[in-house]
Amino acid sequence: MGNARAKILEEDGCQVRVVHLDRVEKARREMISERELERLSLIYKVLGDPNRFKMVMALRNVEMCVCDLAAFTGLSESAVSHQLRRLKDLALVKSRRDGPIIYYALDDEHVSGLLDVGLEHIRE
Amino acid sequence: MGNARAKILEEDGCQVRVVHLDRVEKARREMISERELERLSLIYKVLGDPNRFKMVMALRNVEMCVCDLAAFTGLSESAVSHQLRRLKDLALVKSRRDGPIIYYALDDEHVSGLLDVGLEHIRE
DNA sequence: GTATTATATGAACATATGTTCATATAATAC
DNA sequence: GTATTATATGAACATATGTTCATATAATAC
Repeated sequence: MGNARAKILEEDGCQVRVVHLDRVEKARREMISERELERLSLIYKVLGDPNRFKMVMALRNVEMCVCDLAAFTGLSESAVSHQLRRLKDLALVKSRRDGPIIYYALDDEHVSGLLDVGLEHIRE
Repeated sequence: MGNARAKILEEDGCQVRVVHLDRVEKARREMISERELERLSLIYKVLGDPNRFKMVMALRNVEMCVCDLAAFTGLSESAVSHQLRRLKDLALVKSRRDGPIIYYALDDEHVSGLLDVGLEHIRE
């Protein structure tokens, strides 16, 4: 690995020093699209808040209304409602109205699958 | 589903209104431990930053040094170094020194597996 | 020893983010 | 129509977070 000499890469008109130009180019070629990158990191970010994550984990097993989730998490109903909106915007969660009550559930089994793999990861 | 009457739950000395006490209790019984919850949501949070996520995705295919990652992401080397530390703290990434250069890679195949499942999720 | 290169790190600062509070909407019961 | 219940939402505010800048560390070459 003695090939670590500095190289110069012209980019956007400014000079960027790169130790391994070949590696950077390989990473560039094999990178996912910008759209995918933003969408997936946004999903991770949304699951990255402990309270939202707890809500989603609860919904793996039971359909729940805002009120239930507030009791379960210890958050106010307003806070839960705000967070549910973020989860719904990313299609992690779906809702259904039954009279005055709105029930939330995971959007599909795909979402619970994603959570399961995360659990497997930390459980080794 | 006409069983949506409000119930009262004594908890921590204060009264909490719960619409479906049974559901909240079921969620409580089936919830993962507090330790697991915090660790997993922290992993999601760390992957939830677009720049960190991009770095990790790059390391799926190539071992790279700080300098390479800086060129790849367009971040400063300092910013990359700060973010690598967070990734390393969570055991998503490991490093190896070769003279003055420190090479970073994913910590194990488990991590790339976790990323792959995320990709599958958004690709349907 | 000094000079250079690669990386790490603490403090400061600007921006992002979550919760609260007040208020709005939407459905039901009367 | 009014009263009540469940949920949603905008603005404000406090806290968290990422990047920059200056500086420190650690290895190599001489």
